[in-house]
Amino acid sequence: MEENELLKKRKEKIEALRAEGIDLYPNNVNVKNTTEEILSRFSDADHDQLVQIEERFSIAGRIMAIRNFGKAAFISLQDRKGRLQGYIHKQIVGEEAYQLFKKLDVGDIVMTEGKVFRTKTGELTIEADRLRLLSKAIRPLPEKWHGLTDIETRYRQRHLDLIVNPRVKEVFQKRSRIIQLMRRFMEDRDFLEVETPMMQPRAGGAVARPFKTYHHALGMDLYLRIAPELYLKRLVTGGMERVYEINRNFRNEGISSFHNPEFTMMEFYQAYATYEDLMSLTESLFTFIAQNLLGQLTFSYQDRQIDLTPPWRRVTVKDAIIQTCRIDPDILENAARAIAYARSLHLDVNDQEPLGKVIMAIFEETAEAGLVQPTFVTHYPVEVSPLSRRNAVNPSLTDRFELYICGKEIANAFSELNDPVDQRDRFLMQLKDREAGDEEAHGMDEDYITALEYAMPPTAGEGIGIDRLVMLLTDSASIRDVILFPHMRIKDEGGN
RNA sequence: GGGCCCUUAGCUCAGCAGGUAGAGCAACUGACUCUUAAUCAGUAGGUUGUCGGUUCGAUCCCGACAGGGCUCACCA
Repeated sequence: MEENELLKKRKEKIEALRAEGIDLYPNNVNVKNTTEEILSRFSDADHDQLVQIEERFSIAGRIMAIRNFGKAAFISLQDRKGRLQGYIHKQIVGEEAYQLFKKLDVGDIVMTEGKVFRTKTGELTIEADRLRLLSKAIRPLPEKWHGLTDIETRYRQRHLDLIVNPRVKEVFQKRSRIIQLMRRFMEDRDFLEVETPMMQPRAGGAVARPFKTYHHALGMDLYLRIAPELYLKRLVTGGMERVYEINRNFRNEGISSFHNPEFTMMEFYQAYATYEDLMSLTESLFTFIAQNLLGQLTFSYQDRQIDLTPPWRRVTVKDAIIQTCRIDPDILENAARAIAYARSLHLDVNDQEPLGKVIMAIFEETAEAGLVQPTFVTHYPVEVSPLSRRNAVNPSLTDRFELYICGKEIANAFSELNDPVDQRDRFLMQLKDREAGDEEAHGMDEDYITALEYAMPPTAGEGIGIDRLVMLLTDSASIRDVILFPHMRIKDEGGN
């Protein structure tokens, strides 16, 4: 990176401090308090009450602002909990510390110790009788008023974004809380958290293009997983009747405001349950999270009011289309008529397209965007559900649902196909799709079928897109706002 | 990958029928003992994303490239 005047001056300043024998990066720090502790403890105390308090406090954090008056100054100190004002007075902190203070910059990390008081304007303030430099900043922070708004810099230098934009930290605190609540919910229902391979010899369990890598010692190709599904179901077969995994999936697809190449899913399996049981479980899980996170079941997402109060609407794929398009239901029962209708919507479908795929294309084009309030869409066609159990009444459909909120798919669940013979047929169907040019069709997985041949209990499983759920609950417009380090192209010329 | 748009000082932004750039904050010097976007006086800071073209002359017009945003496609 080029040396601009700003950096040059700052480095000179730092060398001067070093020359004075000041340790710019000490590590023996004993911080007793946080800004939040002090602020909440004395929120109601007035000036006279604070004068009585002899106790000294210590906080450490980053200097976010300095307001200097010659012999005294105010600093704004930011720690992980928030900000507290510090008062640095020459006579109180001492000559030596005050000389050091005059050489500090916004962005430096310091520790202050002292009593608390209230200023004339009523702000709770720590009156430093000690001040230590803990870490010296060489680069200046972005501007204090407008902050850092350049989206590219915010994602590429997330540390800066976090320092300057408090809302960003709140989003990631909420994300952590949501995942914590999920774990508690699953634990309460006796689910066991497990970890299954991220690198797999076959990328199965979903329909997507995988990332490929190579293992030198084994001399074999490996794929980053697109889903943990087949491994988790092996565990259910093994007697782990309730398992869940919260981890990353990798899909080599386009990037958008709702898609990141690596994204986080909670996937779970419950033996002796059906997809209908999972609908109730999902309602309970989401209301549990919302209640604990927001204190209520309603929230607004990008100016739309969402209400999570159960029961949520349940509608079949076909009914969702029929209600949206007001068409003759028979159109969706006949491949030729369905294809003709799809083409009238300007959808690109070929003459050999199976009915189920045509129906899904129509659904996605017409009904999906209108599913704003939480909705379970059920009865997906068997052609697009290679791992789902067939519906007992109509075997061309599956016992499957996807959860939609704000027109986006948030979860996907089904009663699992545990008949190894049918599973083999489904894989063979997928292989035909692959031969027909569908690169994302599911591959044959003999090991998985062998596992099923040992008998997997009747089971239902579900995957929940955690990034998208966090987006909803934090009102974030882009998935990049809920992923700390979203994927970006590398920039050739170093630095910013 | 396609379409549209964006890239000017550390940050946030101006600018110009084409005549090589301004402000605020940050920085630097000085003043100041209750400020909170502190204030006041002064100083300095730019290969206008990169490369090429047109032109006497390009930050501005044209092209390519790079990075980013929105969007469509693929997908969750």
